[in-house]
Amino acid sequence: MHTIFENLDVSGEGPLYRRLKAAIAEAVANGKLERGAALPPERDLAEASGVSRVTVRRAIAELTREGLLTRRQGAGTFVARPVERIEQSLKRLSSFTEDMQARGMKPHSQWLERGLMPASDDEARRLGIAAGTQIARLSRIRFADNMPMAIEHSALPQDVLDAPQEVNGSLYSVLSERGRRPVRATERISACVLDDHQAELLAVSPGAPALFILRTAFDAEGRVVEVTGTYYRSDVYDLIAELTFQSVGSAVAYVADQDAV
Amino acid sequence: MHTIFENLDVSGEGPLYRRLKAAIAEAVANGKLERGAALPPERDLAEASGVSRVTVRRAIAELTREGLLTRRQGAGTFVARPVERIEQSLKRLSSFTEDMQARGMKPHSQWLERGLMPASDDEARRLGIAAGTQIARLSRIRFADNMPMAIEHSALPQDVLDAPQEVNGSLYSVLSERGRRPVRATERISACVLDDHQAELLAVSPGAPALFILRTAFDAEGRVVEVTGTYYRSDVYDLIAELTFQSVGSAVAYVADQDAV
DNA sequence: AAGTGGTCTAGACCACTTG
DNA sequence: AAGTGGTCTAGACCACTTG
Repeated sequence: MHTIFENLDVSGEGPLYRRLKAAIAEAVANGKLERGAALPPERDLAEASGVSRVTVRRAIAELTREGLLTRRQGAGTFVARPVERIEQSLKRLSSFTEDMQARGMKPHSQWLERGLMPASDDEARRLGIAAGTQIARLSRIRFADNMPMAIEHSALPQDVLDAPQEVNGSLYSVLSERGRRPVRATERISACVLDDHQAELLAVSPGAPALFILRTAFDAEGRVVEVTGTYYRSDVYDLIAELTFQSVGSAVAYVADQDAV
Repeated sequence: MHTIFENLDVSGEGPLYRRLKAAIAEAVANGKLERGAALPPERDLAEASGVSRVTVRRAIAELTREGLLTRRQGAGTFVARPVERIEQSLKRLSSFTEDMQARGMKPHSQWLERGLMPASDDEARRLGIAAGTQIARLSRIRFADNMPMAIEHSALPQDVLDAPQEVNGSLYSVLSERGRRPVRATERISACVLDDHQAELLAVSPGAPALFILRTAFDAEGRVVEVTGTYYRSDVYDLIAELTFQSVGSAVAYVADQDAV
């Protein structure tokens, strides 16, 4: 076993599993445990620190969720390597296919659902149509260079897309051909943890965090042409926003800022 | 015990705790368990479903992280109530104080750190100065109507803010007075899970998801005047972005879109 | 005082990889 | 075959609330 973990010191205040978490995190921060290095087996860690294996597992499970460690059944537990993150600008309304190609990565999709079907209550409300109306629904896992990146659920009115089976790669290229490509969109961004099913689809540990983006896209006339909810793996995906102090030509906003900031 | 949970059916494939999770999630989705309703005690659930209490706790712990349930030690486990979420636009560079006041909420801060101190390597790199140079560091918990909303860590060059102790409410109002308010910023947005310490500061369960925003703010001359990392509780905070298909007057970008989308 | 969630143990067996 | 993580149990005791 690695010398750091002989007679591992877990003295201190508070629950044992937290002290163990702190001790392991400390070893990584200190560089005593290098990136990619294997931790001792859980049973050895338990013996060395004098705690039960259940408690060791709890400490490791939480550090794994926090992104510090990775576990592979049968293989071991390792210090996570920092990955090169993908940056997605929040300025331009672009497609996943386009974005990945622009980065020199090869995109592909694994379809979960693709067809015409009745809108759920949520979908109907967001699309501004009656519940039960026929819509095009597209659900897929998005890959870049064979790595699962995101789970995407799209809904479009049937008059915007009446042949969803024709969508293979980029949805927006199909909409462009039909002259129904959206010109603007609003996105609501939140953080969540993936449930068991989602985690499996994205090949990450259950309980891993993700960015959830709910996009509502409009055509030039202001009609909703697409509503898409996407779960992005947060271990590889960052969003980039640019903000300015005042809107151009907005004297009113400027005065308000001066008072309230 | 609630009738749904008498002889709880956890038959099926896969691990017991996942079947139990699915059964509880199903009861909530069906409306058999209403928002705010109490679940039976863990010991009763274990008996009713014929599994051990450890397994019941695992199922409940994961549903709690996913936001479906809330637990209060000594009191019980309850179906989470949907909360009114705060929407934060990603367009305008505004201050927390201003944003909360605009919503009719009362902001205040609890200081974790506030003073002049040597820059860490990370801070120095982000501010574009030499490591160890004296900077102003401001760390605090941000509250709105006495609810903890975010943990904020700011770093500013000393020439921008040489008296950090003077900052009480809005940092930007102090910078405005000194003529050093930033005019634009870039933000990098990611999702993470809160560690034990952060979760305690924000009064949420350990392992809860959060939005992490790293802001770099610039003055009119393009100098970095502020670098701030903020953890926002994701159960109350949403970000709102607006995207457009093409940049105004950018014919080149338009042609590129046509090809690649 | 009684009830409920939180922490912890020792041990068993299963699933997966070859450290 | 041996090693490692994954699931599960029965039971004990602690911390906190009053369901």
